[in-house]
Amino acid sequence: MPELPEVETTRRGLAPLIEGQALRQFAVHQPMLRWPVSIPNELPGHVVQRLRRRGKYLLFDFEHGSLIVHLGMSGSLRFVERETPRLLHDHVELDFGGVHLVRLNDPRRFGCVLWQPGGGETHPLLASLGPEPLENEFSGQGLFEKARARKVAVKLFVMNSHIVVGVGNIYANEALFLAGVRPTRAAGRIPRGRFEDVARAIRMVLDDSIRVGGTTLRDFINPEGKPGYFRQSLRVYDRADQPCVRCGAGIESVVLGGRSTYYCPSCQPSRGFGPVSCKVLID
DNA sequence: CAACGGACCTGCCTGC
DNA sequence: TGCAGGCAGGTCCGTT
Repeated sequence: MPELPEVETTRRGLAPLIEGQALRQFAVHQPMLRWPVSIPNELPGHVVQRLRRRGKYLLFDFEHGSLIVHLGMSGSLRFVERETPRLLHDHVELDFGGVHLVRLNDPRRFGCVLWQPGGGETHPLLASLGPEPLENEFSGQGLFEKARARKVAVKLFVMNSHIVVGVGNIYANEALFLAGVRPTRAAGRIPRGRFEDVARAIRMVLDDSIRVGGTTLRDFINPEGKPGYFRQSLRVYDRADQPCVRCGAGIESVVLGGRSTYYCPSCQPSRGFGPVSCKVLID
């Protein structure tokens, strides 16, 4: 479920409420998520210095380590009053004192809660992640260089967290539409200049989505329990057989790497490239 | 290495 | 109405 904009929306909602607060206690109601939940017993009493995001991971930074939280496909964090009855699939509870609690709800249990001692990003899940798409380290040039000789479809390439983090199925589809690139094209055969467009499109789509609180397809909610509104801005995702917003042709869909993939057959041609419809962002 | 498919798990929707 | 089957916002891991 959550891609980068949804995780960032969660972070922004939660950060001002818990940064500088000491964890009072925690509770684990379902110890088995993707991996066994791991929170040090001695963590209560320590202060959350910062709530950070790395890709789709949320990092609760303490002075001696970080609690790594991933929301998987179906997870959400909520900031609720402590008397609020627990919902089905509320697996982990973080108590910072006061009248509120942070609860992790994750029906499919693809998420995780893990402890990483020390500073930095030494945990194996974090150690080899690619650049942040909204930071300056991310560029079309970088994509181009990593794509040399790779035959993998460009959509799977940009969804690979070792290439760039945070681009999930929805935004990969949307970004390639804006860049005029057919998702099935081999990454290694995209020219440098077109990768600049792809990078720009990724930034724009993520940025625009964060601005409206992310995309709620069915169940994403922010820490206050509210949905995001980017769904109405989706141009191709989940629009099979509907008219392209740009040219009116029917949106087509195929399966790539087991994931539904949507594109306009005319704006994202199978040979060559289509028009670029993302504006230039100047930072 | 790179590429591919399976695996993890629950819930919702469709069609018979 | 009931049930089987397919699909869902992620990503690791094993096998070729």
